[in-house]
Amino acid sequence: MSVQERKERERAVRERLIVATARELAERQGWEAVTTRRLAERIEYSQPVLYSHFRGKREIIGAVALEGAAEMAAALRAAARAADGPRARVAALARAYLDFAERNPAVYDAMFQLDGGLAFADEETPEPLKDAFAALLETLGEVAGEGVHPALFTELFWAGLHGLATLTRAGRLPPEDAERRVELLVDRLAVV
Amino acid sequence: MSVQERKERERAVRERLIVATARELAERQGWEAVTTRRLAERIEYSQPVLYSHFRGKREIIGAVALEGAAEMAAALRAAARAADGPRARVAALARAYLDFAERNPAVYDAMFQLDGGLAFADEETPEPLKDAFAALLETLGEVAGEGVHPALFTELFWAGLHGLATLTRAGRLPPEDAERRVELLVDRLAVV
DNA sequence: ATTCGATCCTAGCACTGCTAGACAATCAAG
DNA sequence: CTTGATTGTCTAGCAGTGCTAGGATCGAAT
Repeated sequence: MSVQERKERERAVRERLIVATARELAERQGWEAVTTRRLAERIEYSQPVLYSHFRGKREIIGAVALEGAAEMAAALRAAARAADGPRARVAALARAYLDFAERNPAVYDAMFQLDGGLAFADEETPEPLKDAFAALLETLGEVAGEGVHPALFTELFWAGLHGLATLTRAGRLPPEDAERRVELLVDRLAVV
Repeated sequence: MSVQERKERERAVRERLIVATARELAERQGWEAVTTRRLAERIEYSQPVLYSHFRGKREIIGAVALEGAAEMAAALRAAARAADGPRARVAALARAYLDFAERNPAVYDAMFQLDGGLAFADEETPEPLKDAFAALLETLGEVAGEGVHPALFTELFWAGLHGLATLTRAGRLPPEDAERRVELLVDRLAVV
């Protein structure tokens, strides 16, 4: 049995290597540079090996997205924990979200911009994605206001953050006012 | 001179045909189906003809984006005009925006999601894009609230709309609550 | 040592955006 | 009217993409 176990372990290691390499390459040179050939070369295996781990490029993107979702959830919870009071928590959460998007643009794209073949707002939504939403909900539910469904409020707040993140990074919004926009978002949306 | 004029006219007609065909194809089968070969076949010319009008596929996307921006600006103004009072105008504007995004997903993608090689938030931003933002500003400026820069407020509101539009269409938000989210967005952000 | 099955790679398919060079139609000059 | 040059357009092809069939190779079990 030990032989088979070792093989499975090695396969798992290689799979993580693929995901990590794809992420690094995407973060350095953008997703358009992540081709199956380049990726195969980096991990020092041939192309078909990739397809023994993933159905295709989409699934690799999806794997990066899941990894990112877990990290984002952790970052959001850490930021919320470090702040005192509802209003400060929400502001910290918002900044942490936008910070994550700015520091990990490729991962953020994998999560929300590209097609990673993942289900959303659905029963089949993978756990890390549901958990990332839950991390938002934990803090934002406190400030939804009277008679407003916490989940609905969270969705709206999230949409605001997502819009700010994508439009800013795409050069659609002047970056210098980013902080003022966050302040306004929190002030208006959150009921404290 | 007349001969040259006729030729220029014909060229202009063909250019509009290219853009219209690209848009239609994208709207019907998605942008990934818009290949230079297919596009060339549809307009009944060879591929290189496309490159005598546009530098490449990006520029074709950009042309569709500009066309869409002009239409969106008109739709936003029409919606705002038809409503009475600041609050109703803002709500109508928001619905018109989301409606445009939903009815013209490919065009919306060309404008904000894909790389059409267009400048933004910049001096070189093409007129139709600046005008679409202006259309938002006209209505939203009224409800920015005391001491809040109208342009900054418009950017935030726009980000909210953009987030709702993209997350909903990507299946990240349950579509059935769309209207309630718009209501909440308007109620919270707009100061009436 | 030999079989046999899992593992991996070479080679190739059909497609992409884009372009060089050949060709034909059109025009101005003699 | 015939040239010659200039447009305009097309055929053919390049380098790259995601993905896969089929054969070679290696290691484990007999």
